[in-house]
Amino acid sequence: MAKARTVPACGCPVAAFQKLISGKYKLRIVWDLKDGPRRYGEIRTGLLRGMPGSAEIAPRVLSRELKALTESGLIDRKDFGVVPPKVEYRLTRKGRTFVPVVAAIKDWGTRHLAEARAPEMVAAE
Amino acid sequence: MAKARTVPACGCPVAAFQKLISGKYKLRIVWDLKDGPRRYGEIRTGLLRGMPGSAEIAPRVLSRELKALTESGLIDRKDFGVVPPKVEYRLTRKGRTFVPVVAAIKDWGTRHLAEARAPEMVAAE
DNA sequence: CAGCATCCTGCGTGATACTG
DNA sequence: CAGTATCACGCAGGATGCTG
Repeated sequence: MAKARTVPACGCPVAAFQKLISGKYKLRIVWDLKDGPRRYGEIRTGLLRGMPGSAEIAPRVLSRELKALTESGLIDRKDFGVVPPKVEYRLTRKGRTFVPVVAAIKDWGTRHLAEARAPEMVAAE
Repeated sequence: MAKARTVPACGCPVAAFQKLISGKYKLRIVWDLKDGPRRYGEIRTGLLRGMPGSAEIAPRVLSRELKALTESGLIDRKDFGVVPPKVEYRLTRKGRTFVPVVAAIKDWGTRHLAEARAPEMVAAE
């Protein structure tokens, strides 16, 4: 079984949460998916938005996070089994309950540590 | 300059949040401090509670997380400058605004991924 | 298009010992 | 008591190339 690195396997919900979203993109993936299903490439492109210049996402990394989220039961993977390949990811019911939490996080972040962002953007998004 | 490992330095509030709480104990420290100031040793002991058996917290680790939280402006360090040493940590105003977010996280965790916890405990805490 | 296989590296974390 | 110093390790994450 997967031994948690960042967080102990105690009963603490906070620790469990941290384990669940450990990783660079998990929270943002969930957030991207809140508006509906998205394909692998769309998620990838979406995550690129807002990243510094020449940054690229290693497919291995994104793939792993998606798989982890799937195994956590937050998202669902639908493989259309066609060529060229088409795969859609979308939030499960559990995943949807998670959205408000992410919203709270996002909201707090926007209010308290968005020094790098222009005020107008804060209001907009 | 400290290049973020776990999270990119983009304007995304979610990413900023992740960077802020990256680390094993940060969220739990904030949560522990919500009820008032605590000393170094008290935090340490409190975090031990709920951890698997023989686990110990390396002082270096705890020290680093506390320093990081201090530099993030979430907590405040008060050194009494006495012997034997006495240091108290407590939430700043900003840190206090963060508590509801942690509460939301904790609440969600309790509801959706607390399979390891007894139902009574869920209701209690 | 949506990944998997492989190699590599940096940082978070742990353990132990020491100090003001 | 509240840390710092030092050493060591494992895993997340990046880069590149290949495949069904």
